[in-house]
Amino acid sequence: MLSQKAKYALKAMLVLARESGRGPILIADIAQRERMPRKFLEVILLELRNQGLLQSRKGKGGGYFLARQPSQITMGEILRVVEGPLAPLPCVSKVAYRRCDECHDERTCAIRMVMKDVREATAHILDSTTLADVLKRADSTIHGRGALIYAI
Amino acid sequence: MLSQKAKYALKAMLVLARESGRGPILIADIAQRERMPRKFLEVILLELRNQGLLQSRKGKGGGYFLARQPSQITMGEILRVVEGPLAPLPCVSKVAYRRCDECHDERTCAIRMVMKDVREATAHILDSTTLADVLKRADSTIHGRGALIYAI
DNA sequence: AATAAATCTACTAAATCGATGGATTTAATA
DNA sequence: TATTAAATCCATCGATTTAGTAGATTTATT
Repeated sequence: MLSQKAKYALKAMLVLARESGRGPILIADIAQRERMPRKFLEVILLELRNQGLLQSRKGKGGGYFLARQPSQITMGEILRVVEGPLAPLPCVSKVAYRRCDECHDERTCAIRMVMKDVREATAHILDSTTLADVLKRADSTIHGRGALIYAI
Repeated sequence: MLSQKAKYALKAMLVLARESGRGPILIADIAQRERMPRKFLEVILLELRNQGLLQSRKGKGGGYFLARQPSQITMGEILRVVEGPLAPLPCVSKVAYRRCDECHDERTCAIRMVMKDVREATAHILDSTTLADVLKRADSTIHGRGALIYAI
């Protein structure tokens, strides 16, 4: 299960994607719109910024904005920043490979083979789905005249 | 990432699958063969038993054995027992569905849609891979004359 | 100078993870 | 029936992670 932090991160990034191009957005605004604790959101946004997904400006008129176009930022990138590797085992991670502690022979580890398939499948989805894709998908399923919210 | 508990569980189930049909296996044997803490393994096996994946016999000559054929027990079942739902969000879980706390409209939640795809993909793999499949796969990749171990 | 924003530092409560120790129950066998 | 060997039950524990919070500081604008 995704952590609360991950959910907040995804929601916040979607807000910033929707407002993309319209200048910096305040932490406080995002927090209020998506009903997240402001202080916690600060921590998350800072992390996303330090990993190069966001940019920020301090002082009056400041705030946060995407470091790239919504079509150039993927779900996979975001989740890796806040949740670590997508892989279910370190030994099948491409980005953060690490040998499993007491693995005798990686080539014949049966569990590894299954988990490699799992990693491949999820990474394929998450790394090929951009913020822009998600926005489009959300908009195209609007029904009735309700407000537009990226609710989890 | 899988928890240590999940890794132990998978390893233990594979040992029991390989010995399937040859009577009860001792906790202590499994623990030694796969180098896991005996007491911790007790807890795990008990849980797998209570969820119907294992059976046990007490007293002399007792031990643990699979409740079904290795071809009738899937990775998905095992992981659900020790790790909970496979789904990354409660609202996309089939086995353990739960509404997301502050979800305004599940039908238009963009994040949900992506995570539903992820769940589908991983569940498809894990629920269609049985212990028998894993054993076969491991055996078919043996190279040289090394010992056979389900190392993680 | 005043104000408004992010940023840094430091802390905390609660839950989860990864175990361990010891008593008890159950069953086989000598 | 006594002994032995096994799972089972119960209780606890230290470390880490999760999900925050408080308050001071830095940076930029007006």
